[in-house]
Amino acid sequence: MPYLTTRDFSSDVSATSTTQALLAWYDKHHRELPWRVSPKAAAQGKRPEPYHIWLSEVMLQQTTVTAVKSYFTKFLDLWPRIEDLATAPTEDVMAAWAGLGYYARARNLKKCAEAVAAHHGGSFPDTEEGLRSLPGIGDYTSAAVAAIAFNRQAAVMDGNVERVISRLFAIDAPLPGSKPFMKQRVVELTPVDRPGDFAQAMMDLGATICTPKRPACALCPINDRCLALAEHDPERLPVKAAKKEKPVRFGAAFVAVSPEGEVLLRRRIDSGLLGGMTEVPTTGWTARQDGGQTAEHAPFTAEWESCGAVTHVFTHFELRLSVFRAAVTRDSDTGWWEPVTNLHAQALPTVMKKVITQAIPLAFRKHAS
DNA sequence: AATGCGTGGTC
DNA sequence: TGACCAAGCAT
Repeated sequence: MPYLTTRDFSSDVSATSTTQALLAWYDKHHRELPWRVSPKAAAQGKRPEPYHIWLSEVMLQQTTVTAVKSYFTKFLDLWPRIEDLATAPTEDVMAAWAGLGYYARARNLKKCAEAVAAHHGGSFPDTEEGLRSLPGIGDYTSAAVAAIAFNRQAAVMDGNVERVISRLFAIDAPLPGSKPFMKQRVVELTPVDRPGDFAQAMMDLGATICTPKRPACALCPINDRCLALAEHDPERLPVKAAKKEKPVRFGAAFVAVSPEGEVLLRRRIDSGLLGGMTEVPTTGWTARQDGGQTAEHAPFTAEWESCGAVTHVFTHFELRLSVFRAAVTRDSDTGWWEPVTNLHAQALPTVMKKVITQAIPLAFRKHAS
């Protein structure tokens, strides 16, 4: 591995022994990911596609690698270049994103693609500041894209890095207040030489070794300098503020089926919860089960038949929906009628797929007829 | 600064 | 099995 031995750290004040230990570990133990260029190929001059790095980073915001992989592949199949994404119908992008969650990301993804195509000639800005000004790109993503795609010396801090740093330096102060202090530690560790590999090394370490529960400290390349390990309890860090209790909200959802085998759908407004996504008609979602969750409150009169309930847990509340179904002639103007066989191609969030499955058990069967 | 914003995997 | 939590952003 000559690319390791020919590198000259002596002139790099940022390349502490901790940094070098992490990079050496990354060279051996890095994860293979669809959007990633291996450190060996990177050392030979191969650069990752900024479009791929950006797309993967947005998908990975608060989302696991496992969940992202198939979506990343699907998006590249549908829209191989950022210009393709910029000119794609927004509904198509929302439909492709359905199931991944945090749907503002999909709306901003589309806006960002349009901005890059319109104002940057189809090329991403190659600095942290330039990237930071784009929709859906914040502190983390701007630093990650700058470092990984453009080899800029940007200090990347995500949940993984917070965990690694808080343990390495035994930082007892709770998040998010301790974030600026931790960020400064990352700045000091980030090398001029391989900032992108260093960021990915920190995140891989956090994902595979320095895990939230039962960290594999025996395998850690920097266990000899970890202050939390020296104190014999790395798992207690980082300290986070206590979470608030999740309230319960109640509502009713109405699955209307036409004689032609279509379901009545409508589009949610662009802002707020599930913004811009597709749904079946529902009542409002209220804190109390107060009689407003019955068929009397359906958007129109029909022979509504109860088909049980669906519970879905969102980030900040738990939703319990009573589900109703009725055979209805196509006379409603509250939305559009979609063939059951085409529901899989709609921008239906998971909670709505649950509702429709409750009312029509085989709705999402492969090759439904 | 605190809150709103999804989902599925893990133990 | 329910609580935790995963490569955060916008406001």
